[in-house]
Amino acid sequence: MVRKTKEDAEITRQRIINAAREVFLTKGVSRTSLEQIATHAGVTRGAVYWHFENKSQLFHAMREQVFLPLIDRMDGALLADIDNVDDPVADPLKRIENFLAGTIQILNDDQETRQTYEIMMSKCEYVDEFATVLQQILNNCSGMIEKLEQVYEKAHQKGLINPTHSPAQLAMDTHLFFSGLLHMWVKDTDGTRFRNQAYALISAHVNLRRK
Amino acid sequence: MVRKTKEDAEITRQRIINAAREVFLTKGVSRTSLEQIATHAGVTRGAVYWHFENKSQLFHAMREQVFLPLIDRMDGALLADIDNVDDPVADPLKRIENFLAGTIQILNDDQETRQTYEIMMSKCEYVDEFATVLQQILNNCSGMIEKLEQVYEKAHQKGLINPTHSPAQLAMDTHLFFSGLLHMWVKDTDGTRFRNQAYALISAHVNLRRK
DNA sequence: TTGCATACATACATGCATGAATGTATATTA
DNA sequence: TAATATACATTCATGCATGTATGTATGCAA
Repeated sequence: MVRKTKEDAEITRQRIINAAREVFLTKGVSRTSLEQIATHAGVTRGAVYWHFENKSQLFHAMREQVFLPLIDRMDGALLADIDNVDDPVADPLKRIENFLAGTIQILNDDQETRQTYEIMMSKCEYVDEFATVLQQILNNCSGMIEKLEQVYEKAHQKGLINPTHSPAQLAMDTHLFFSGLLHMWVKDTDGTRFRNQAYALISAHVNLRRK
Repeated sequence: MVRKTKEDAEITRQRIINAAREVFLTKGVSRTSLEQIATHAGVTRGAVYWHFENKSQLFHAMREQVFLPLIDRMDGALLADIDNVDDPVADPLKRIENFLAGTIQILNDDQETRQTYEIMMSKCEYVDEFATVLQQILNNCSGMIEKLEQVYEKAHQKGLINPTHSPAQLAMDTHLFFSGLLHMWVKDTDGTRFRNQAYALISAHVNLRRK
């Protein structure tokens, strides 16, 4: 087996990413050798080094494949058509609830997303070449908080929430709630503590804000 | 330098734990060699292997030193004297707020606790010998949720909160909020996003529950 | 004060993991 | 169809990290 077409090479690249994800998940990122990834992908280390500079570049590729779509989705789910009078989701609070529940739904349905989250939350050490990821995560959080704040502002204008609480505080509270939920959801691999009641928790959290 | 008294040996042991914590923090647990820890502690690997079986046992010792006192504190802060009529903290909601704020205070004041949290949250991979820690964390969470629920039950009895929300749901929501806050607080090393407003967030979160 | 246990330091053998260098066969392109 | 770039496989040199084994000097107990 030797030189392939561009399409074949792309398939190989994807197989390597998939293999990396699975080995990362079971052995942890730093205990995973490129040899193990290569073997699991049915290639040799030569192929891995052809497609990726080193393990950290491979990690970043794996991560972006899952996170870029998720970040894109956030904008649409939270802000799209929010100022439109024909807004299909007229209730801003319902919009937030749908966004949070939808994210959990994705984790439920998509194994790649679920595995990648688990790797990033408990099978990776954010030092040296991986330290930048922490900053990206923080920036992403800031973006989510801002968008939540805009939606809460809408809810405020519509008189749906108690005016004693500022949209900024509600946004932070929701973000922290969801951040905690994601961490616990991912850690709760047998699903008996958090995964089984995630939707109810989201609903309760949002409804706690209603007047 | 050779054989010491028992007291000297205990000091050495503690120095090794302290050295481990600092090297773990900067290099990550798996990239830290026992040689690096030993050097940083001013001893050789021989001393490390004398006091600890291997790196994971050293890690567990470091972790327990910080977490056992914190878990102990939780009982006192949340439940002690809660059924006492002369309860010094008559307001259950205030008790929860004090407990959460107190934990943040400890992170603020105690470098060892802060560093250990940071290691556990973003400089450690929970696989193989470290996987058991995840279960311990989950169990600890369950304990905290139960205790929060008892306090919310008290608040419910005293008519302080909206009866449409169950103590169990409020407890979960608070736990997820605080779990998220801890994660963000620890990651926000420059303190511009979460650390600077942690107390205000806690206060807002708790007061959101008041009737 | 003899003997054993303790608290380390030193030395050694082994086993990966990495990165680069090189080999090779085939697409692709001119 | 010849030349070159591509997509890998193979090989090699090097460098830790680990665990264990052994050395050693001293505290302590009988």
